[in-house]
Amino acid sequence: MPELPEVETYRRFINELAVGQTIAAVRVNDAHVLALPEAELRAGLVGRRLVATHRLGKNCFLELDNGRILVLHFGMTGDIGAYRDPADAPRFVRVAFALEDSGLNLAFIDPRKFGRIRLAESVEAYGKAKKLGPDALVITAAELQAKIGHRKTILKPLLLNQNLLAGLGNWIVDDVLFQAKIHPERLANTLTPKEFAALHRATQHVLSTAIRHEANYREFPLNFLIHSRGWDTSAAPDQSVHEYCPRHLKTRIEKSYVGGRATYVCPKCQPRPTS
DNA sequence: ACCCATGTTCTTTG
DNA sequence: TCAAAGAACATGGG
Repeated sequence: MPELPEVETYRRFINELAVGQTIAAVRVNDAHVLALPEAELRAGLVGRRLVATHRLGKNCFLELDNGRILVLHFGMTGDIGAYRDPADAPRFVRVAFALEDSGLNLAFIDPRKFGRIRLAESVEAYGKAKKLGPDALVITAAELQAKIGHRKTILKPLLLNQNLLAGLGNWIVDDVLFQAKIHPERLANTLTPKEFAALHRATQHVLSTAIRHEANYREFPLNFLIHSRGWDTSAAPDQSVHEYCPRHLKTRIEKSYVGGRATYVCPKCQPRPTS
């Protein structure tokens, strides 16, 4: 779940639930997700008040009243939750932050434990340390073209590289390329200015649509490629997987691996490069 | 039992 | 130095 729209949705949730509150305690169920010693995290958080939230790419930032930052990265399966009674805690809560005023616990949930929790001196310092590019919702078309337009490598892995622009993940890139009608294996330096404009427009469209639906992909428009990924296993069989292109109803969506990642393409909308 | 997976990072190979 | 490929991480779900 945790690509840019999911993280933005978590951020808004945390903003409502936790900003203004003081952290009374930190519960660590599994220290594996900590990128710093547990004692250090606790010392940095307990008694501090949360004053704001921020986001850069897939990273969520909780600003403390001393200016330091609690950084949450959700890996592949991270999620945010809240509970009052420990008996009602959801599965896979790895770390929970007890909030003094409301008595609620803010939960960092992560079955697969690829997520990480850390402290940083500032959002800027963290972004610099991780060499993160500009946020995918903030980058301009010109910046995007300047960053990748000269590269002679396959497009999709470039768009997934957080050092170039931050926030795009595997399914979003596929949907962006589908909406922009560009094949993921095109070399970046072969894109026309028109295609860069389309790429940028599609990025904004996919991200803002996903955020508007709070990243609930089942609510995404039917012309989104995400419905072809077969995630929706709980739906009725006739609507669980959209096998065909929403624009070419007789053309089957094709699955392959690009840069080692599962990749979905409409062969008609996104013609494979010849060379 | 086996295969797949929304991310990141490191190693190996070319 | 760069880019591509592969592996590793750790685990649940189909």
